[in-house]
Amino acid sequence: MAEKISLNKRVWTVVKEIPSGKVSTYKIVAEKLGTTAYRAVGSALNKNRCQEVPCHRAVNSSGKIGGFVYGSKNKKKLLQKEGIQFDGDKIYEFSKVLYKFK
DNA sequence: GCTTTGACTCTCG
DNA sequence: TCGAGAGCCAAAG
Repeated sequence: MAEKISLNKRVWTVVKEIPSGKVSTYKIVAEKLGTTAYRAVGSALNKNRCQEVPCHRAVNSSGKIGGFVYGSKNKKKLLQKEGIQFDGDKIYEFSKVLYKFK
């Protein structure tokens, strides 16, 4: 069926599929959407202000937070409460908490 | 309708 | 191994 919704809305759907204690990267999300616009994914979330989307579970491929509306520090603590471990400014065991949307 | 910006990624040095 | 620069796609102005 034809999805008339914008790409950003597709991002929410994918990001919202991420369970607690797991994270995903913009690249994977973009690939799941069938596009290579990695930047568009992040930008879409930012422009939508993460209304109902756990945008804090979306990080870059480096395992870093990048920048969020809540603040990188605040989110780091938030993710830690979710069960995500951090190594400095990066996610610890990133591959293990990486959700591939199977 | 065209131009600029952007929460990124990849390759080269 | 770490750092800097160029590139690609989409949305907003």
